Amino acid sequence: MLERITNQKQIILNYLEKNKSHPSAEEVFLNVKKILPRISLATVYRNLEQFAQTGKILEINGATKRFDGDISDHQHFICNSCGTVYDIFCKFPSAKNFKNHNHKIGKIENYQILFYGTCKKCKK
Amino acid sequence: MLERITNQKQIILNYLEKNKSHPSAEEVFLNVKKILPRISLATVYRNLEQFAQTGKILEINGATKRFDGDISDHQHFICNSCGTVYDIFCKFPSAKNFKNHNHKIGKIENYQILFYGTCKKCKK
DNA sequence: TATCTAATTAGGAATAATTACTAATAATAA
DNA sequence: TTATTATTAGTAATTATTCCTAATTAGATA
Repeated sequence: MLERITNQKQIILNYLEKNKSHPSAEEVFLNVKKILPRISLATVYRNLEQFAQTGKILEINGATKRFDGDISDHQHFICNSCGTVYDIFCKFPSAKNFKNHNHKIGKIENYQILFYGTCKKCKK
Repeated sequence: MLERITNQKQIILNYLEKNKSHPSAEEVFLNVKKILPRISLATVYRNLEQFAQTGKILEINGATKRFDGDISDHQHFICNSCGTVYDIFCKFPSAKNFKNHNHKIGKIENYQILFYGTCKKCKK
């Protein structure tokens, strides 16, 4: 399916490119509404998803919370296709420097690395 | 407030420690229910949050989706207190090795590092 | 061991976040 | 222009999470 350029898309994308506040979908909606008063929230959600999938924007956080009883030092791989979360036990040397680092923004108390891709099960 | 040990807490924690599937709250609820048929979903949510805050378990993903129109190479710092998302432009040398790495689980197409802490505004 | 008290619980209502549906609209190809 | 079909507005439905309240119970104390 060919992708069409609409006014709504252009204004949403333009808002995100100019705005550095990492807005939620609701916040994008409220702000874009100032320019396009009749835009629908569903349109915002649909386009944000499309933009994220085509690499035009980044998606931070999101999805359902998941929990892990294993608190040892490891990271996670999330399959874009089936959503399964896998453990990654590889060590990342520079990662240790992250913890307790005093960044100008604040002290880093914790961090997690989320890897995305398609798992081998889904590749088949 | 002193923290009390309840049957519900023990069984939830025990389930998470034995289970490597990174379950959602709903999944924890359904499985713990097999042992405690009368447990409430709210109890599961409440305890999962408490466990995560006291470092007994890890919380993966979650929270409202946020979007960033800046797709340049950078990471994010999320304030545990006010939820604000900040950009972190520091370079992490080993990070470059992540992308396109063929892990046994699948090919890493993308990754993001989420840093958590309290931002300086909230520290005051 | 009985009693007290505050943390915790079950159950359900309420809210927040996201997705699905449908008829109308509009972008682009012919 | 016209035809085709992606996209949209508006809203309903669904999913995820939090809030509320009376009843229960863990653990401290008598």
